[in-house]
Amino acid sequence: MAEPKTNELMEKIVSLGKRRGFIFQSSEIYGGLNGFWDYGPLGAELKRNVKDAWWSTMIRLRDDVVGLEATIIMHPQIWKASGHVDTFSDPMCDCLLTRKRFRADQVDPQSGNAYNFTGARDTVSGGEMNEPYSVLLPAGKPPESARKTAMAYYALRGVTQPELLGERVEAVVDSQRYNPENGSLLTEPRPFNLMFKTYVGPVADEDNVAYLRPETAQAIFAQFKNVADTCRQKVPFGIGQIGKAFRNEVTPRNYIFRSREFEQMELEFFIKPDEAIEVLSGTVANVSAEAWKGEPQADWGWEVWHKYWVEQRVRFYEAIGLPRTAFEEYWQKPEELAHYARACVDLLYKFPFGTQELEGIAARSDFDLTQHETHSGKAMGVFDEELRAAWGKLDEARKASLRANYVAAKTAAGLKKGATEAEAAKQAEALATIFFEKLAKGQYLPHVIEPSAGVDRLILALLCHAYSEVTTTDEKGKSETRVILRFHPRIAPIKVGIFPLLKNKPELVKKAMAVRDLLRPHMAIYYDDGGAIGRRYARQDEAGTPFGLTIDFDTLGEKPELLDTVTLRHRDTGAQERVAIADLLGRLLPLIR
RNA sequence: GCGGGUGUAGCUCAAUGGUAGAGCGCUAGUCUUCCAAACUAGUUACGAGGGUUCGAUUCCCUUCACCCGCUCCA
Repeated sequence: MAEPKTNELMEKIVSLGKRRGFIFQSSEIYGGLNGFWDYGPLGAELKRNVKDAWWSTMIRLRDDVVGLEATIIMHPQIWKASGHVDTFSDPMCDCLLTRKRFRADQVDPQSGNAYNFTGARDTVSGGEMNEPYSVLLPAGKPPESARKTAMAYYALRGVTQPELLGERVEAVVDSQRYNPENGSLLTEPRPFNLMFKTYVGPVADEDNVAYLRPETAQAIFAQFKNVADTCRQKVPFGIGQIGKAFRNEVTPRNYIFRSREFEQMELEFFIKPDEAIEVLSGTVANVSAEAWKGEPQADWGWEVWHKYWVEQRVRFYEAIGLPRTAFEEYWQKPEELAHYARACVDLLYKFPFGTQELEGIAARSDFDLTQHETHSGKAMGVFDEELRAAWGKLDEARKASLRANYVAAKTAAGLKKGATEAEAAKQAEALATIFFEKLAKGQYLPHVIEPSAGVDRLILALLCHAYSEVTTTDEKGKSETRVILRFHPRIAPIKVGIFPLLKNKPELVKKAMAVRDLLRPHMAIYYDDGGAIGRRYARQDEAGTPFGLTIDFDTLGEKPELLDTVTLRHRDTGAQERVAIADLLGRLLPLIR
């Protein structure tokens, strides 16, 4: 439930965002454009700092990750291979029972008796659920099976022992509203053309349709071989990218949280398949050993790597001022996982409007590289000399057991997708043959761990987290509320405000400008000589500037022992200290980097 | 996409069928020796389009944007 208070907070943040030039509505003078936002001067600095922090942490400070900057428009085949074209382009309905998705116009028309229910009562708790539901029963089938389906539907939504309410039977002819496989009602058809479409070249016809990328990840997969061949990295290694992505969301909402043009910071970290780890290391490290808290090891399989990256990402957020406690980790349940994922953790931030995803860290297996290998016809695998040698030394029993495990896993996956046991087993055997033939030669498709963060969401989280109000009451009993944005110095848009104590004393102004010129090449500064000093402090507090420097008469030598020192004021405490101008860079730089 | 609400200055709000005020902010000046001081001057608005009307910011319609709830978010 959105309490008025949280809504109020969001309104204050939106208002501050505009007032101080963090975030503006796109095209505001023309009435704005739903789902598009611009960053003003302070927002642009903040965003740049956040991206720089990510780029530095994830790429520059690591030996095992390299960068990429790919185009926004790519070959349309990429989106075929990734599955985006199919799932993103037509009106779709979902089965309310199995969540299976259908193209609305391709559902086989069904006729029979529709059993409509108005809801269900929980015979255990006594609670009632008033969601209508309907099941279509082909002529001649016993009504009991419709009720069974309906009970399953309500059970799925938390009614443990449902008693159906308001049953009403109605004849239906040629309806496309029901799942032909189980009779369950489908959701309303919804447009799924979530990709922005455009045309490459001057002629707008269907032969040159292209899409603005709905995620940055696919570019990394598509360029995987080029990067791997040129960057002198060996698996495990990662490719990181920051860039714009576009989704024609049905409902952009919550300020910049879900917008149609947004920016992602994504890492695709490529690792060896667990089978290769077993061949090379004899065993795959156990997650419960908590090794993932330390430095990467050669015997890490995908589960440890996955945990490792979750931990790394949390540490990143801590380093820019979002404490661990501000997050919830949500481990997606197996049935919630997207088709490509083996596991996925959402890092949720407690926004005023609800606890929502800031970053997803998915274990994508070798799904994407396999897809691109299939669709492009280009080999995406890598070759590992050590792996080939290690395989050669393996005894036959070990090889057989590796294969048996692989077949068992693939069979289980096949069954999950709805294949029959025989089909699944046959497919698994075929896959195993290909996989192990390659493995024996030291070849494999890397698997992937994908930490994928939304920049704009993060900006919003940082704004929410930094926002605070301080109310002071003066001697006259007049109270006043001031806003302070408590940004971590590393990401604060302006690092230091520089103020001559008085504006009408040329010596002070001159000295202040000298300090400004000293610091300016090294950090974002703001020089301000307008109004009283307190006002200038307050203005910088509201902008989130962590430090203020005041040049006063002591700086000029009024007290000789204080010559060439300035007041350093700390935003969060208001505390002041005296620092020599010569020491400023040495003091400030470590705090902002 | 559906339902409800809102839209007046940079921000927060007011008034009005006869074109609008305040507070804060912002700019300039005077002044000011460390936390939004004071004074003076200045600055800026009826989301857009159409209709009714002698006249619309006000009433009506459409549209756009934002907020809330549902929905959606592979």
